[in-house]
Amino acid sequence: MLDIKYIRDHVDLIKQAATDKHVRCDVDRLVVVDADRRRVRQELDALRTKSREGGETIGQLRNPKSKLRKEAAEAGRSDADIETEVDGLQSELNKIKTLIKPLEEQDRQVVEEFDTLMWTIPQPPAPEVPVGKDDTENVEIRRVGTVPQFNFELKDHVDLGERLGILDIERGVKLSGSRNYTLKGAGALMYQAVLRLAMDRMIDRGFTPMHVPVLVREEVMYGTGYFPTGRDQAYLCERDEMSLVGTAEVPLTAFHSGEILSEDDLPIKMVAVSPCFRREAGAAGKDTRGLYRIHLFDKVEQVIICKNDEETSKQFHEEIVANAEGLLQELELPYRVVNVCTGDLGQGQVQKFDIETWIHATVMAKRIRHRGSTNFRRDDSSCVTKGRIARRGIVIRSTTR
RNA sequence: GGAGAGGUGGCUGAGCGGCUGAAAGCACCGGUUUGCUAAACCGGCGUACUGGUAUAAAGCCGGUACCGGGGGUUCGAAUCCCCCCCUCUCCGCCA
Repeated sequence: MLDIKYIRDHVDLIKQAATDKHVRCDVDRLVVVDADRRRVRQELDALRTKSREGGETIGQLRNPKSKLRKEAAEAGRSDADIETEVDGLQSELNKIKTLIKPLEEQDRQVVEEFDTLMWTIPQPPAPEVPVGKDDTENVEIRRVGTVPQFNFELKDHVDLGERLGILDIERGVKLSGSRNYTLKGAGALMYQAVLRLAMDRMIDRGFTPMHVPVLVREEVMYGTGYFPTGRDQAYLCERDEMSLVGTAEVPLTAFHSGEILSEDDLPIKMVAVSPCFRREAGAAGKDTRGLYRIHLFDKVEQVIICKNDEETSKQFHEEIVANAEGLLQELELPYRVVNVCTGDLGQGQVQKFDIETWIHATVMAKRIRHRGSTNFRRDDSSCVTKGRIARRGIVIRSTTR
């Protein structure tokens, strides 16, 4: 969520961002509601001031030791006279109270609409982000590695995995429905190995390894911007008012929420491997063969909390991309990095680089346009900068020295 | 699931119907003093929203809300009442 002050001052920029990102939001309405909200608040404040001041006067008149009471007595006023004044004041304040009630209700309504609108406002993309309608218009930045050539027809990971007895999709589906699978033997081990390798490399680069909850409270989902928009994509455990996260980014970024950090402690670099749960709602029919768009996978997530400064965060963003690339290079997997265009950028995202990995020759043309993944590593490797300008969901403050 | 304890500012911790946005201490910031550091002393020190004013910024003056959350009583609530949430301890149950 952006700061309303920023939105007020940059209406056109926000509108442009909405257009570019294909986000539907009514900025004009927001501006109106914002004005309403302030107007109502002002009226309310004025009444509350009166009410408070009157109340204080009553308190003092009632108190025989107060200055006001003594002054009244010195002015020759009788106790009964003062009592009458107090009674008058009380009924007057009661009247004010009846005015305050409906205004408070109005305030609630306005604020509710205001908040609803605020959640839809997109974060403007960074200037380097290409404008485009969807993932087909992402811009390739670089290609690394050579795609191997074979003089025979390649089998895909499903054929290979099942033939080797390390992948069993059918039984996964039996247990949990479509988009589920099982790994066994070397498959299960390789899965662990790749995750561990990624963890080790990030730890080498100064990240603190973390283990975090993947079932989190509602407010955490809101705080990280996944709710309300992403609600459809999350598995909800409604009885307990908790949700399964779709990425460790959620608990990691919320880790310091509400805290005041010393700037001396920044940057904070964290890495975690965690299960990721995704309903893939609305994806029916897409990517149905193979381990794509599955409901559960593990992912290694890098999160850096740094100074709230564009230049700094950009620099760390690049570092994260480089780290992810390093891993692919080590695994000798050819890949390309794309600058994700506005239309493919999330509502709260400022800039994102996807790293798309070569899977195998026969599907490359198609796959490379999607988020890449290897057979066993279901990591979409997108690197995102979030929260540049006054991100209000999670408030992490820092002190400056 | 049962029983109890508790949730107040960055922290510790008072307050238990008006003079409390909140004592005191610690921490922090500015200053004085001082071989250096420390100590001592003086001053400052919450957040959000909002009005005014000013600006390159900062700021300054004012208002409102906030003592876990929501509702109620009252002219007036951190303080009284109700509901909820959270944390902790003990017991029970248990993949």
